[in-house]
Amino acid sequence: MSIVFYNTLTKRKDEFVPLAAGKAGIYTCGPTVYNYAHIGNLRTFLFEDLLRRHLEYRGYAVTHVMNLTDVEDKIIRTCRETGESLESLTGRFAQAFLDDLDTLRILRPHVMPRATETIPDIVEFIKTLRERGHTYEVDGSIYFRLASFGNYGKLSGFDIDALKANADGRIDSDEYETEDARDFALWKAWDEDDGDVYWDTELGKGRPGWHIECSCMSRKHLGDSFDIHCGGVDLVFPHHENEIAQSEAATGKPFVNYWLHAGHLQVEGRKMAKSYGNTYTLRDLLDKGYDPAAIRWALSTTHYREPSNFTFNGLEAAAQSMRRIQDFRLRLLGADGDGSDLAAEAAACEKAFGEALDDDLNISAALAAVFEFVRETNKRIDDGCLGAPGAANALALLDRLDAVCALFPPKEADAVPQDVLDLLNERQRVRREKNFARADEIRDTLKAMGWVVEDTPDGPRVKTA
RNA sequence: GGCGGCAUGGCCAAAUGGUAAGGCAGUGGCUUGCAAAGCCAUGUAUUCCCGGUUCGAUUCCGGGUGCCGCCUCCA
Repeated sequence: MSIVFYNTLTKRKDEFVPLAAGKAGIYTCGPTVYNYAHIGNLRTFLFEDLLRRHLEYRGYAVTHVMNLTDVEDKIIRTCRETGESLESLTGRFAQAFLDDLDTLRILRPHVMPRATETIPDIVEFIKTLRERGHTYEVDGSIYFRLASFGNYGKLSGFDIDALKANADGRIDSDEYETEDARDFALWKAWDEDDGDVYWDTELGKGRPGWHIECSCMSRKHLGDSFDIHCGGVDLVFPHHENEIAQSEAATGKPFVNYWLHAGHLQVEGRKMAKSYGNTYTLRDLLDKGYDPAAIRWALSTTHYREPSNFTFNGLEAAAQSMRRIQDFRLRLLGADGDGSDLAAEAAACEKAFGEALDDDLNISAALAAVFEFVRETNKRIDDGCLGAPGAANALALLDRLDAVCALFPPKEADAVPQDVLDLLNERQRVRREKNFARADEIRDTLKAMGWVVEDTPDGPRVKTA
């Protein structure tokens, strides 16, 4: 069974054939670290996490590179306004970003290079472009001359001449000293507003442009050509288009074989916008008391290319779905019947799950396979024909699938405090005495303490609410 | 204005040229002292509208409507 991905470059699903057998190089555009990531950003990073995990599940040795943009116009402006140093500001938000990844169980990329740590490589890269005649300089800034690159627009499908016509009408010529409005900066000369943010290099005193860092870091860690490049759909143009131009102009080789782009997230049916006040960060949701696992579920169970609508109603539904799986794990732990070891059923579920993800990461179909397995297995538990071997196989299956989608976290056995245990014992005693009024009273008390009681044939079970 | 994406039952969301998975919510039942959890059953789904191709379209083509994205630095 082969893996297929929808490739923005070819506009169809392509079978995934890596450059090196058994290996996969992935570059994903990372955050600009000057504030907290919002849930739209995180949706994209969750898709990329699923991509990486699934390739690893299929046995590929994945190298996942994600850059951190830590020098850029908005960062510099923020520093100027607040007086905080660039290192301090970007250091804080880079750490916050890593925390967010951990909270959502997004695997940390293998390499997370920062633009400011890559300056020498960027300088060399620009020098190469200059030697090959793709650049020109105006007032100390160095620009990429688009007209020198023949194949521009193949990713976004934009017609270069139409772009020019568009740009000429839209761009204030005072703002750009370029020969052509479509050209973009590789190196930006220092000016007063930059304060102490600059590097003195062979290219002059200044700082790198945005697009160049991705071309440079991907090349540094993955080579001139690599397998997969991801980002939000808004990066297709101009960012990724410009990366292609720079990289292929510099190396003369194909840059990337598979381009995967995530659709945008809406919130409550509207686009996310500061003016709507709906650009939530992960912290915002955690502050409202939502479970990180449910947030992951809500943000990652719509197919990555589709626009996704984040709603609080949907977040509650996600939490319920998650609870169903977790309750299933609890039931498995208590299964003590006898019967099938579930080997065949588990294998069928895993096969369907994997094949769904092979098809351009169809997470919905993959989850459907899991829920079918849950229902069938619950039936066996009800019928008393599931024993320890079957339960162990089912739990092992969930663990294997959790390694791929991180949606079925192992349910940690709740540490039940002694006072809760005491109340439970008392409740069992009064139940035997048919004092149900008192038993229900205790149940209410426990609920107020945050514990839900479920009576099973094997006695009561408590779980946190 | 140019280019592109999307439109499936109350909500979320798959799939397919042959009449539509799954989850959440609701309703009825089994079970339970009562619950909870679970299981079973249940939703006329004209698959946005109008045409076309076809024996047959939700799926292909054309038009329309609505929402969304990109058109120089926004995941």
